[in-house]
Order: sequence, then structure tokens, then C-alpha cells
Amino acid sequence: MGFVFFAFYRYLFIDKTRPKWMPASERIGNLRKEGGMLMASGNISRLTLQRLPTYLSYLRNLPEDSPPNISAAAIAAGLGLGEVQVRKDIASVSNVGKPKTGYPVSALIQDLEHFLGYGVCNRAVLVGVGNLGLALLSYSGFAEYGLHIIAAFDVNHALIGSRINQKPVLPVEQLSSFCRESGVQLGILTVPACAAQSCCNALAQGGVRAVWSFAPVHLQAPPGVLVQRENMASSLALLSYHLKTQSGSLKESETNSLAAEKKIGGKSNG
Amino acid sequence: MGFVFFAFYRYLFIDKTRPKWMPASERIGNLRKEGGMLMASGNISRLTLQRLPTYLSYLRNLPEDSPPNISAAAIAAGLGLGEVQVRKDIASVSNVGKPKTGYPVSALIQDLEHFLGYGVCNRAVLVGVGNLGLALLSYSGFAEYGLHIIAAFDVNHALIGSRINQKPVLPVEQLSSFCRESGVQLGILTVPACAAQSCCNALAQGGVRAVWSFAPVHLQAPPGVLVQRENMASSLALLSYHLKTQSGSLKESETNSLAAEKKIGGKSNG
DNA sequence: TCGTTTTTGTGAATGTTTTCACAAACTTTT
DNA sequence: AAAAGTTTGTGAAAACATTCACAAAAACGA
Repeated sequence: MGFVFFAFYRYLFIDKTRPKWMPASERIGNLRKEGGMLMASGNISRLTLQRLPTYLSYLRNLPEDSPPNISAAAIAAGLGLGEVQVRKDIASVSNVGKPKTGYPVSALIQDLEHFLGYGVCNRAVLVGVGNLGLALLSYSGFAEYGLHIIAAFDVNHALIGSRINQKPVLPVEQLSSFCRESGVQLGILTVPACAAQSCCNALAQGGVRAVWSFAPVHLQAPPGVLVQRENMASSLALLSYHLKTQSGSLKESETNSLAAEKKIGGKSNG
Repeated sequence: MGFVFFAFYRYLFIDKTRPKWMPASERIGNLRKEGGMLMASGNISRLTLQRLPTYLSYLRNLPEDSPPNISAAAIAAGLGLGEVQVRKDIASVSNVGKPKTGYPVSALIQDLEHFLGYGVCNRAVLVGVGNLGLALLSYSGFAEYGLHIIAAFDVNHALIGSRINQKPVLPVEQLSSFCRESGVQLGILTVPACAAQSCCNALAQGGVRAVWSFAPVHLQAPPGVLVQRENMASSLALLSYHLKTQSGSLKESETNSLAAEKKIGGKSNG
């Protein structure tokens, strides 16, 4: 599954006077030591951040009998990415790589999980128990990403009071207060487009600071609240355009959001 | 909903000798006349292509009583994008814009639909009738994007033979032959990760040229077959990172895949 | 111990996308 | 009819991301 999204930006803080080769203990990728803990040095590009969970997933799903170390080249080959890109991405969250040896898999997994915040439990609510809401509620894999849906909300009285995958369905009127009282940090919006903005407002009012919206509309949110719109239409556009333009069977390798190619050609095959 | 993805690339064919101001009849945005029809001149960037459905959706959902014309500035404000970006994006698929007037909404909608291929009927099959598969099968809004799911496939004998939202569920063994016989162009993969590659192979063997995969694995596909991976983990990564880093309530405007900001800051608030 | 080999990490170069600045064109007003 | 005021469209500049080329480090072997 792929996503797209954002955060606010600030200017890169690059020290251009820094010598090319500092001792490794001082310049550790994009990381720096701070109170004994490795911290990201403040800037990760959106595209890198989007690739990180893919690395994590790849590493987690490596066969049991794989060697304890893995090279950037192996990861790159497995995911269809550039070798240097993998190294740069990893360097921005970890410093466990060792020349000649590669990366110790378990340590790298830990660093990725730590950086992505998958270790912490993010409490979430889901709003809109329709088809998609039901599917997401029933999916138990979110825990792998540190995401825990603790309740669902809907307007449908037939659903209110029931439990889906052990999560209670509550009336949408209680959305704000529930979020505030339970310290919910993230809201998942699977409501119809027309209801999305008001639900988003309710979430924001309840102190929720991140909204994952599946509604096909642009939402306004107060400062401090991040709205991530999952845009299936964009995916379909790419597929549809491919079908429209590459009607003959042109050569084409696998492509996805992670790959490096950039242009979507119109007619030539070379 | 947001997406990410790809196509193969070719080199930009920019005529740097072209004078700055050609007559409008010859240089029409990124378009050119070809047999009387406007054709995209071969190059649309992936990011532009991903934004196009958002414009389309925004225009379609404009209130009934809106004026017949709209300006790039209005669209930009409504979607939280840059004004010039909107103009450039639109220029790559349409030439209905007029100075001082803006864009006639209905004509622009038509151009977007035509470019995105939403007019044509893309026949699709869905493989894997689990939670997510069920949700997508039940969703009737895909027709809006020119997508028509005509059948579903699964291994579960309890499901085979039934109908979901009027679509028959067939045994996965028939996947290849069904696709070939019915001229299916697109396959939607909502199977578990372990089954994804084999289903993808079956689709490719059946002549399917575009695969929309929700499985969290990298798929290999033969040349000519485009694999678009919908990556929910990437979306969650961005949200999770936001929660982790902006723990205090820092100023933050809405952000999504379409917005213009680029860097995801780590600590400063400006 | 020292050289060889492999692999990481990164500065610089290259390529892509967005933003800026402004010419052209259309509409309206005088 | 001409001038004024908007709004489009785009070349050039800036910002951003990827790839290249190579220095440094670790492992291994002689």
C-alpha cells in the first residue's frame, strides 16, 4: 500500500564548511548524538520518509535462514531501487552499517522502528463504519505500525453499541469528547466526502493531531494538525494513463512510488 | 485517497531553440494538434499526473450555482496548492484557459476526463476477497474513474459462486483464462503478501497490463505490465513521524501529497 | 603487519519539480 | 479605439532529489 502526504517544512540546515571526512563519531549520517541518544538531525525528505517503511517491511519479511547481515545492494535489488539511494535513506536514520559487512538486520530494523515511531503506541479512532471503515477495522495488521484503533464512530444507530473486531462503535456526537478523554492522537476518516470536514473539525477539537483521510476532498485543518489524504484516484490515474498510452505492449519494468524513474512517457518506447 | 506510482521514462524532448513566444495556435501548452485532436505532447510528470484527478474531483464537486468559469487562483486556494503549479498542470492537458476569464469549468472537466482516460471503460478484476477486497468490491464509485470491476477471484470455496455487489466470485484457477477471454486490462490485488506474486504472474499471463496491488510486497512483473503499489505503510509513516516529532502543538498547515512543501522538519518550528 | 577486497558513506554532478517574474491575451471601461 | 486591469502561460531561477565517483573503513588473507 502506498501513500502520499506531508508535514510542514523548514530550511535545510547544512553546514557547508564541514570538512569532507570528520571522524565517524561526530558525523553519523544525518544523525547526531544528543544526550546519549541518536537523533535525526532535523531533516528527512518526504520521499525518503515514505521509503523507510518499505525497507522495514522488506527486512521484517526476510526468510528466517537469511544471514544476520545484509548489504545495501541486496536491499536495492529486492526492492527495485538504486543502491546509493538505499544507503542514503538508511544513513538518515541509522548508523549500524559497517563497511565490508553491511547492515546487521535486527539492529537496522530496530533503528527503523524507532525512527518511525512504531515502538510507541499511537491511539487512533476510526470515523465512518462503511465498507472501507469496516475493512480497516477488521484489519489487525496496523499494530505492526504502532497503530491501535481503540474505537469507531458512526451516525448509524444500527451500528452504535456493537463491536467490530473488539472495537466499540460509538455515536459520532461523542467523537470530540472521547478523543480528548482518551488521549487519541490520530483519526482515520472513512466517511463520505460531505461529512469529512465536520468530522475533521470534531477530531481537531478533540485534540487529535494527525488525520488520515480516505475521503476524496481537501480538508482544512487548524495549525498543528496534519491531514494526510490517501488518494486512490491518483493511483488510478497513473494506471489508467498507462492503459491509455501504452496500448501496445511496450517494454516496461515494474514501477511504483519508490522506484527512481520520473517521467511518464507518451509515445516513444526508448 | 492518495497515490503514488509510476511509468517508464523517456527523455524530455525540449526544443531549446524555440522562440519564447510562438503564436498560440502552434504551441498549446504541452499539447499539440494531431489529426485534429489535441494530444499530450509525450511528457507529463508523474507528480502532475497524480494531481490531475484532484483537480477533476474539485471541479466536479463545485456547487451547482458556481459561475461557469474558474480561475487558477481559485482552484489553488481550494486545494492548497500553488497558483502557478495549477496553471502548469492544467496547461499540460488542456488549452481552454483564457486570460481574464479563467477556465470554463465544464470544458476543463471534459479535457481532464479525456486525458485521464476516464471516458473509456477499463475492465478490471479483483483478486482476494478479504476485508479490503470486499470493501473495494462494495464501493460503487470506481465507475467515476472509468473503472469497472467485472469479477472477483478467491481461493475460498465458501465464497466462490456467490455474488458481491453483483460481481461473481470465481476460483482463482480461472484467473488467467478469464482475463484473456474477457479482455481484462487491470487487476486489483487484495491478497495476502505471500500470494501476491503468483497472482500477479497469473494476471500478467492473462494479458493484464496494469496491476494495482495492496499487498505490502515488491512485485516483479514482465515488461509492459505496470505494477502500482498502494502503500498505506508510507502514509502511516508520515503520520507517525509527525506525531513523534511535533509532540508539542507546533504551527502546521494542512499538508498532503499535493501540497508544495517538501521537507519534513525534525525539531524547529520555523 | 600490510596489502587486497568489499561495502559504507558522502561531496559533487545531474536530473526533476516548483516557484518566480513577466510577456501575451482577453475583457472591460473610458 | 485606446487604455487599464486581470488572468493565462512560460522561460528562467531556485529548490529538491537522485546518481555518480570516490574516500574511508572494516574484514580477510598473506
